[in-house]
Amino acid sequence: MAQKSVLRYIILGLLAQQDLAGCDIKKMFEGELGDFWHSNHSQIYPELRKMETDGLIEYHTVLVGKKQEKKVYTLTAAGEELVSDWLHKPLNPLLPTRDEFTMKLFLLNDRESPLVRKLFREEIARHEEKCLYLQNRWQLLFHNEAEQAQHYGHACILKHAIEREQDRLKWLKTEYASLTQ
Amino acid sequence: MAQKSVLRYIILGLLAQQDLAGCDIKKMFEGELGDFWHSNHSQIYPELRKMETDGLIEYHTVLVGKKQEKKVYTLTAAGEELVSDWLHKPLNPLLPTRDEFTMKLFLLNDRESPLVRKLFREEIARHEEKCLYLQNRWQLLFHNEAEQAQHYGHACILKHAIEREQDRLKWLKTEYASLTQ
DNA sequence: TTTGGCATGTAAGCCGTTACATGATTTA
DNA sequence: TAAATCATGTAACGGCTTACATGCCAAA
Repeated sequence: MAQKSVLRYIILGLLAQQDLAGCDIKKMFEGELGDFWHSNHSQIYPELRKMETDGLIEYHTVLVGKKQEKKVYTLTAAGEELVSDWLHKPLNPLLPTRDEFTMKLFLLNDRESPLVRKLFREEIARHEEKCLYLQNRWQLLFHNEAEQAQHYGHACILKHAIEREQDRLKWLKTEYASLTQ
Repeated sequence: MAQKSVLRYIILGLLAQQDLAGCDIKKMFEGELGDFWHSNHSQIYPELRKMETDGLIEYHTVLVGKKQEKKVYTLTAAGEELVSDWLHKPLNPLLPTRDEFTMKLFLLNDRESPLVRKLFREEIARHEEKCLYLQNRWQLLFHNEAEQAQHYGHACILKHAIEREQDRLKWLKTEYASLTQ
């Protein structure tokens, strides 16, 4: 119940590209994937266990140093099938945005309130920060076209995220300007 | 833990505008608010109880028919203060999008795959549907300017939601076109 | 040799969904 | 009078976060 375990499919999808240990998955959520999805290690490790119990993945241990072991997981045939099924399945219905700015604006509901102007300034600031951050990542990862072609999906969603931030900023600034005149 | 209870603040914010019973709040989530936030009645009623225990709200019973009672809640001074604090508090950091389309695109990662084209078509379809729905709601609620002025916050976020859908559709169609050429 | 990071794991507790449940009321 | 809706509630359970915890390793 609650929300369907999308995390399971994402881990399977990552493992379909390459074998990974729990900490590798953790690092992906902290790095390249972090703008789009996130999970803590305290959720990742139990999920890996469950998936192994369910026969979707297997692991072999690899030594780090002389004693420390890491478990590197590989998809089984059943796991490959499940992730393929998920990728073929239609997208679920769109969820409500659940955005804090949106809700505050709805609740304030007063064009003249100084709080509304403050809210817009905050929202503009945090999206400008995010926009810059994403643009830096684009420069870092995809400044040459070969990289873009090789990591099509990643390049695509990053480009999209940047455009979304820019569109949002444009709207925010237009609306803010109309407030202060 | 988990997520901070934004629901609590939203209920307080709604009650700051007018007194409401649990089922009224439920109806708001099913109607005008549903595009931006949602909660089930099985979460609303216990939350109202807790808020009453915490002294944030009070209720008086109103008869519906001859026997059935509904509890109409009112903000206390403490409740007013808490919702005001929340509205004054800076916005929380932006969360990862956790969007299914985005994750599938990231995981497929192959420009030539027919699955990617299918994914784009699905995403275009569901956003076109949503866009039309929102435009109809705008027509219904805000076709005259008096309504827009009176419900500034609502009009604002609805207008914004429509623009966001349009921007997203524009991007999706451009990208899809570049895929199929 | 100490400090920070690597790699893995468990426990407590709130959030949110689905399902179960009841009595009253309106409507066809 | 039967069916749908109103109004309120409880129970079970998975998702997700925060915090607690351990042993090993590399670098300063």
